[in-house]
Amino acid sequence: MQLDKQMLFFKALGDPTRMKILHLLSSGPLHGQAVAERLGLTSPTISHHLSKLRESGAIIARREKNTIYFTLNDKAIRQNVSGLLTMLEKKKEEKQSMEEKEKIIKNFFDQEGRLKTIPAQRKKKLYVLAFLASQLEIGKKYTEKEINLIIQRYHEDFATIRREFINHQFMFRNEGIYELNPPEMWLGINE
Amino acid sequence: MQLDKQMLFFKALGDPTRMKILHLLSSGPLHGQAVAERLGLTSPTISHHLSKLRESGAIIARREKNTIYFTLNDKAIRQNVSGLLTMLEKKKEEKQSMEEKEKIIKNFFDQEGRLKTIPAQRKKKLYVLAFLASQLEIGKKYTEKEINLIIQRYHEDFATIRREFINHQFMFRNEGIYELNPPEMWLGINE
DNA sequence: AAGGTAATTCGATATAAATCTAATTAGATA
DNA sequence: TATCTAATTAGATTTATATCGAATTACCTT
Repeated sequence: MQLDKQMLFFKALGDPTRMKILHLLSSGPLHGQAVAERLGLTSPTISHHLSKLRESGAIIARREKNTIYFTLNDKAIRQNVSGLLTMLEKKKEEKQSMEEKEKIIKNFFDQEGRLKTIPAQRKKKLYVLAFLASQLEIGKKYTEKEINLIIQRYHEDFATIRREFINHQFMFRNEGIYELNPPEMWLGINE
Repeated sequence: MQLDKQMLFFKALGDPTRMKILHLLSSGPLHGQAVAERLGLTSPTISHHLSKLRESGAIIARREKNTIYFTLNDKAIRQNVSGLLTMLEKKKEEKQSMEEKEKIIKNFFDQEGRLKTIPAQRKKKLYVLAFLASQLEIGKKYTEKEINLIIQRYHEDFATIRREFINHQFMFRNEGIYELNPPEMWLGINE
């Protein structure tokens, strides 16, 4: 279950040392040693924490010469917290819209199962995106090329659709790797 | 220290069992036994987790007969996450964009203070939305009709603007009731 | 007051995590 | 190549925490 991913993000923040690190990084990028000095801890310890933060997506590493600078990953942080809020939103109605949804899907795909056009209307677009996203595997990591190939099975304009996946939180991207968000995070599902 | 409180909140969320509990509670209040059954854990274990969640502020307990019902504490959750975003915000630029922002606002509103058109460009649109959102009252709960009426003072297409408020996290909606998000959550402010 | 049900506390155990020192690896440069 | 520096890994220790069964408490109902 990919609820795990969210959990790991919050677990990463749930430690005093790591919280201090994030706070330090909010003033700008720092490398491991600098963090270690400022917090009065050894560099293996900091290395340990930084790698947890990196795994969780909260920070990004960038190599320069042989020093590695760490930066807050604002986008991922915002994505995680807003994902939490979405997830906790009460999910009622849900069924009322099922038939409507199926009808829309049916209208926008042709007999070969290809997407005729990308819907302009927000709600319709979200339904179509949800359908396409559900063709991907939960928990699997995709390169951009792999994503493009899969999308191309349904529509030529893979770049737009790939971007929409990110915009509407069907997927997230980290260091060039794409992964499906849990359906609770998909926008448009409970609106 | 305030940072500690935040940390404890995230630590509370950083556990798979507790995350599942929150997820369960998102469909409505439950008592301890019910949670225990659904998760296949004993009631002492659940009691332990519930008390951590309660200490962190994520949930609220309400006694009824001799059963205690637990409910998500939406307000506190939102407060914590937006507090995180605030804390992590870089305190730079901030002023540099002020004039630009004012110029955009000025261009899109006419002499009567009505919005001429909804900007198509993302950044401009976000500035305009931020201005409109700032006409609403913090903490006040609005029905959809009330929101529509207020927006109509500025532009005829209230439906689009109301939707944009949600899309860009200026507001959130819960059971048909709209409320302003804290400005730290508004998208486009630091982009 | 007696009995019942839900919640909590206690004590024990096992797993996970933070931190250190020492050793190793990875890159850059002289 | 030799060497410097930064980062990571390994191994060990200590502390924290998730979980259970058993005992206890809290409150309700009869």
